[in-house]
Amino acid sequence: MQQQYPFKQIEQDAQTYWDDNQAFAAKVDSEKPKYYCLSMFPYPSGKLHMGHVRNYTIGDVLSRYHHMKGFNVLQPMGWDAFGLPAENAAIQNNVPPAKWTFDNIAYMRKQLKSLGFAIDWSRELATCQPEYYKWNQWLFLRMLEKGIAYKKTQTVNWDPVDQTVLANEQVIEGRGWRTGALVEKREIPGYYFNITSYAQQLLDDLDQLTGWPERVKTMQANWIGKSVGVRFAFTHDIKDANNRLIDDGKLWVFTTRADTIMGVTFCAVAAEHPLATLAAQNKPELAAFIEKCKLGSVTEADMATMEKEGMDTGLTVTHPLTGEAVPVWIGNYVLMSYGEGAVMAVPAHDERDFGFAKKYNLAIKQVIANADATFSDEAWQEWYGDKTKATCTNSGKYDGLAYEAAVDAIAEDLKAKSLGDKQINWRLRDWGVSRQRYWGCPIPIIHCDDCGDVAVPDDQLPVRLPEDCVPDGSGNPLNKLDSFINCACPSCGKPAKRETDTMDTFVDSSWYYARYASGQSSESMVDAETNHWMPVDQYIGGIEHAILHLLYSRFWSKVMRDLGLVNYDEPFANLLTQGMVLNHIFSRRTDKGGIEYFAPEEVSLVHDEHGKTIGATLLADGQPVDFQGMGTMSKSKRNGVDPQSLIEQYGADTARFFMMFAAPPEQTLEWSDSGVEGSHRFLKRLWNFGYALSTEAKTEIPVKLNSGLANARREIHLGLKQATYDLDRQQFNTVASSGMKILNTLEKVQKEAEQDWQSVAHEGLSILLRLLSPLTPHIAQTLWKELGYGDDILHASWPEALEAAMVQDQIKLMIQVNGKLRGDLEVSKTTNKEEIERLVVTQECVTKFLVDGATVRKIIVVPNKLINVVIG
RNA sequence: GCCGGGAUGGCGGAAUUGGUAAACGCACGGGACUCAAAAUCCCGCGUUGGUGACAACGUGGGGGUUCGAUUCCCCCUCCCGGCACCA
Repeated sequence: MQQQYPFKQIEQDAQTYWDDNQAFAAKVDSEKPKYYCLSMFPYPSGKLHMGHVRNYTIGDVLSRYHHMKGFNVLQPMGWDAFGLPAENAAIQNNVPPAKWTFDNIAYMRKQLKSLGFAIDWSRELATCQPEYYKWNQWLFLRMLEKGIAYKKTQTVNWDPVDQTVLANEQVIEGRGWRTGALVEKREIPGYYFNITSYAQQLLDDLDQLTGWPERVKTMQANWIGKSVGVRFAFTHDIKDANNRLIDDGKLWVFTTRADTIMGVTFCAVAAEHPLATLAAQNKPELAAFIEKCKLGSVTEADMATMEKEGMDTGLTVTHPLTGEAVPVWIGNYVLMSYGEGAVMAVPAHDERDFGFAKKYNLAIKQVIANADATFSDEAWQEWYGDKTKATCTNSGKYDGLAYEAAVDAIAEDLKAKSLGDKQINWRLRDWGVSRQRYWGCPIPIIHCDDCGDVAVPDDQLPVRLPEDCVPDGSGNPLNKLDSFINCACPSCGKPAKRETDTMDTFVDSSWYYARYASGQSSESMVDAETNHWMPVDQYIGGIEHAILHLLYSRFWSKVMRDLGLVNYDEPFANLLTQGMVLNHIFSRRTDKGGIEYFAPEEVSLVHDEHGKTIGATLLADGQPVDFQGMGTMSKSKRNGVDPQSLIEQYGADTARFFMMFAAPPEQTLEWSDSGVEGSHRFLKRLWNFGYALSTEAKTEIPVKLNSGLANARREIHLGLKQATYDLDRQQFNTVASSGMKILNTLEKVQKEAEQDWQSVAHEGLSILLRLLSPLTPHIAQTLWKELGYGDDILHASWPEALEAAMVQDQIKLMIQVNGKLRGDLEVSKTTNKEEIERLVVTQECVTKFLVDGATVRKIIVVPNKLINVVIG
């Protein structure tokens, strides 16, 4: 053994040992409980960043801990390998995306291995491999057969930068989720997955996910957006230029407050609604208003502040229950994309309708009474909102009915007239999966002039993506590749054209976890082994996937289940969303008014005498720089830290330990170079302690230890108990703390060098190494072996905190007087309550308060903790 | 506006069922070693007053329950995340 913590040697040796023994290959074992631990697979962008290191360290800690606890652990890894960055890199460097991607994978795999993760590399996959994406295509065809996948031409979100379609989920505040470009509307044919038909299940099954963070479930529920109400129609005889009735003479609307239907005083339609279009034909001012609405509805800044504006179409429709004529307005607040693109307006009982009616002087008719309040302009919000308190009034036959009864009765009457019924509306839209991109999974369809769109037969799958294309930035290069496009129609044999659209890459990542868990045969998508490992026991990844990836994966699992491929409802039993990695941001205003950023290592902090940071200066010129606080690591702000240089300077164990120690896993982690050094210091001390310990003097712990050693042993076992508790609740920062405390204790004992200390030290170190091995596996494995505790620490059982070591003969009880801490009292553990009460009132810290006639009113004894003497 | 999560020393953060607030680490100050520096080790470190023993205050603010509240209840402020003219 060498002194001075030779981490490079230690880590290389340990990794070689694991490789040689295939230490992490997972095989089905019915004797042990299974634990499928999965971290979200990375996009092979080039090299790992700190977010990856944190993500995979969390997964590795859980995997190794469960391994030692006797679980049969599966921890696989792979690559989310299709996607746009590869195409952009191809354009820049004139390299085919395939080569770029596979080169990146090779480098990043090496990086992952250098971090010592307990990964079963035999299950590695990349989504750009035909053996994998074949099954995207195969399942796509099954979905097509079932009607879950279908083709339609629809107005879509078009990202002008990436030149492709985006799903609704990928549009964030009117901009592309990746490019940030303003999304345009285009009419394009494409394939869709009928995710809305699973909306109810996706909503209901959130209740099964007790191991998911509440906020993720809330976000998904909001996104699915269930809304229960009534869809009904106003009738009319409005005809277009060809004398045809518009929409068969019906203006359909959706409402969640059918109980207020008798209070309708106007209707509002979206600018794109057919009635609006018709009304604008002879009225230029209406046409101009419609144009204004269409323009204004795109950007999110306007959306929030936009005035409710409208214009009368001059048209009227007939109320289905009262028969009254109801004027139709165009309202800029009505969305064509939700419900029917038209709403009934009840100004007395809806905030927006109220504002609109006030502005344009439209009628307001109260139809809801509330026992607690009366209607007035100022106070209406107070009582309008609570439908549970409302009863109908001024509503003819519905008077006196409460909300639910009124809705039922009204829906019934509308149904009788074939003018409406109860309906559920969803915010969730079907998932458009066609992308006009090259580097993705080809959609297995052939277009034939005679037969139309024909599915590629199963025996011709996969439709292979040519891997030698270099995109030039002008759309999808497959469109120019005759060898790909031209083919024979599988149905009639005539020349036909292959579909060139590829699938959304979220399809690839919707089922990779199931493929890892299967035998990965070329004959089937998944096999029986999948059902053994699934569902994933612990899934770990970033919060940014709270909606997109997690919702799509849940949907995909249900489709696979309904096709009889798997037997689980939900793919991820427990979800841990790890926090981001932040670092200091330093900057300066430049002369030209721009901002210049400085890397943290170029800056020196200035402290006052208390150690408080009061400023920062640039090392190069000694002049002050602005400290902008913490932000996510990014190239542009120059505050990134490269994992590779960290590993080279301090080693993987230090990197892993610091990551776990600096913050609990779900919280943001603030990078600190001195914190990294502190972690390194700790591992150095650990190494030195192990190095100094003789391997010969290992003896049994004597029954009777002197008090110093007994206390030390007690602290070690208490630390172990705490660390185990913290691992079980996934709070790893305090696991690291416990490890540090145990080493502190061991070092103290070593200094006193009392009799029997070797046996206590060996027991303590063997506990400490096992406790640390999930966090810092290399040093733990090496010391474990060198000190002769065993060959492989991964196969050592998790240590048990011994009660016998933790009990103490003398207990220190804290003394409170009226709830304030005043002193302490040492007693034997056998002392009973009465004796303690008798003793405590003789203590000086208590008696000094028994003056001026004050007496002891009450004594509260909390066993093993404290005594509170109430004096008054 | 609605939903979810927060606020604890100079900093990151601990405190398991209501029971010693600030564990562990970083930063800072002092000391030892050294020609010197680095490394390492030792001591101190919530605020205020006091030479000191000690006392008062102290977990965003205000109130409450309790022998006892960072923890439970009510009200308020601020911060982070998500959703949103959703009818």
